[in-house]
Amino acid sequence: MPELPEVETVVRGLRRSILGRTILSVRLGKTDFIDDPVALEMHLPGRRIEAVERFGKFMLLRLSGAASGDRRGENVDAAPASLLVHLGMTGQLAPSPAAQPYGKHTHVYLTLDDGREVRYTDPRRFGRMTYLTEALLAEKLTAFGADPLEVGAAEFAARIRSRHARIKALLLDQSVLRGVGNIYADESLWRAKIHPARLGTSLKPKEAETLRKVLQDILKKAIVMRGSSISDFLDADGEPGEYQRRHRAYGREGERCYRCRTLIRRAIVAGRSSYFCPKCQPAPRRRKRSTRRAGSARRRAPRNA
DNA sequence: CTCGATCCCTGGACGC
DNA sequence: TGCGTCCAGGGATCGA
Repeated sequence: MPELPEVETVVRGLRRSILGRTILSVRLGKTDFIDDPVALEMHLPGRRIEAVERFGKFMLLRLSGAASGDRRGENVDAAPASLLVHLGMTGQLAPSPAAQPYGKHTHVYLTLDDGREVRYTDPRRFGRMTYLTEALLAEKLTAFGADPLEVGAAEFAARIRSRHARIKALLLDQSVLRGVGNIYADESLWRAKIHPARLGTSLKPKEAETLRKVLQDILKKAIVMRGSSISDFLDADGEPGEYQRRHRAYGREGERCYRCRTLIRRAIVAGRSSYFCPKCQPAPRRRKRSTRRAGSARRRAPRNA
């Protein structure tokens, strides 16, 4: 499942292999994961891939303005634009020789000027593909939070400690931090010894800072190891990552904690499977709502008016 | 604001 | 061998 390190790995591979190439033509299979399939067919041909970037879990192919040879007069395509790609759970984006047989779940083919095809393959089609002009792209990107690799101590603390949601939910929330998914959320919470159900507001400044540091360290190491391949993640060269060997919590239910030998547990937190050590990551006191009865409820000053 | 539920989708694991 | 069932999971969306 591609999270920040996996997407970064793919982006680096694509940068090496398709940067500077021009897209000659587009062919589509199933299109239910593409926001506007016609826009891809209409606007991609003739454009050069000027840059490949990562934004959170998104990949961004920055495209040149349309080819200048267009003599139809009204060149609405002149401005640069981007192809925004999210790999979802099972998406793969990689160049391959045009002669290579098609996979069953390959749904986008971009023919390049060197004869290869960039292919998008995604069995579950949880991915997303969108063609966007600069203005629309900029607008779309404002919805996302800080880059976990870049975020400083003050901003991280502010984003986390002000929130009443569970820390696990906050780490997964792309408008808080962009790029963290289930694996790296659990791994960083394990390393920081923080229970996933703790509330953001309950984290001590020191805990928040520890979390930020271990998160960054884990993400960096995972990138070096080309990400985690759990089921079917492959990078742009078709290679699996190696970081799954370093997982300390994720996927380890019933196995022993590397620190204290306690059995790792799994629980649903924020709607997601969450793996943690019940000893190293002590559970917060249960949030109570109904326990507090009569006496205390009555003397708050009226809130409004 | 935060929560849970629901939907999207298919492959893989598991039970019989 | 071949069913059926359940689950995984990011994100959008909706109602509580």
